[in-house]
Amino acid sequence: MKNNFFELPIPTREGEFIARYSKKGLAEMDFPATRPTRRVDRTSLREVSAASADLVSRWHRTTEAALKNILAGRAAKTLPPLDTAGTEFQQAVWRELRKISFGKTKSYGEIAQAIGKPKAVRAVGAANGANPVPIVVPCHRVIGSSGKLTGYGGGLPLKKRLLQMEGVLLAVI
DNA sequence: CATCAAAAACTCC
DNA sequence: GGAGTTTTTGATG
Repeated sequence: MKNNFFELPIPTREGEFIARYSKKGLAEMDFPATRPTRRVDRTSLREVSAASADLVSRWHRTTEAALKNILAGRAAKTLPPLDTAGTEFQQAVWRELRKISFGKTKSYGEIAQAIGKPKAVRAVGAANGANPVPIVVPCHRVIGSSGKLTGYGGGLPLKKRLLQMEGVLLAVI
């Protein structure tokens, strides 16, 4: 660990997730073997001092617990502090995502409306895809306007499973 | 300028 | 009506 994020693996039933922490909190998380197109240079890449090591491991415990809870089909009790880097618009979208309570879904349109830009649905979709912390920030609970699944960075099958585990009944696909 | 994990309007059967 | 296609729309790289 030098001048990059702390990078810690989280083994789960779905595979090994990779969590990355900045000195301010959880910054990114990757699916087991998905797109390597993640960029870390958008966040402040300051060196995480060794002093914060146990802080990070504390976050990591929280993250791991949260992730496993969700994968087990249960609500995450607590989340680690997040340090998701993004534009104002993206932050707004992600903040909105986290308001979606467990087991519920929202459409892209609803989110666009919630952040005061009812017509920015398309952009909301893009912001979802740009979400650096999938699952913890429940981008999988966002679906099309008529209950249909749309896309998912981690693959549609996973999205479907996640939702079913949360007890969401999906429209026939 | 082209793209994107949308949505509504607009075709044509 | 319903299925497919086109058009609009906003942020992003």
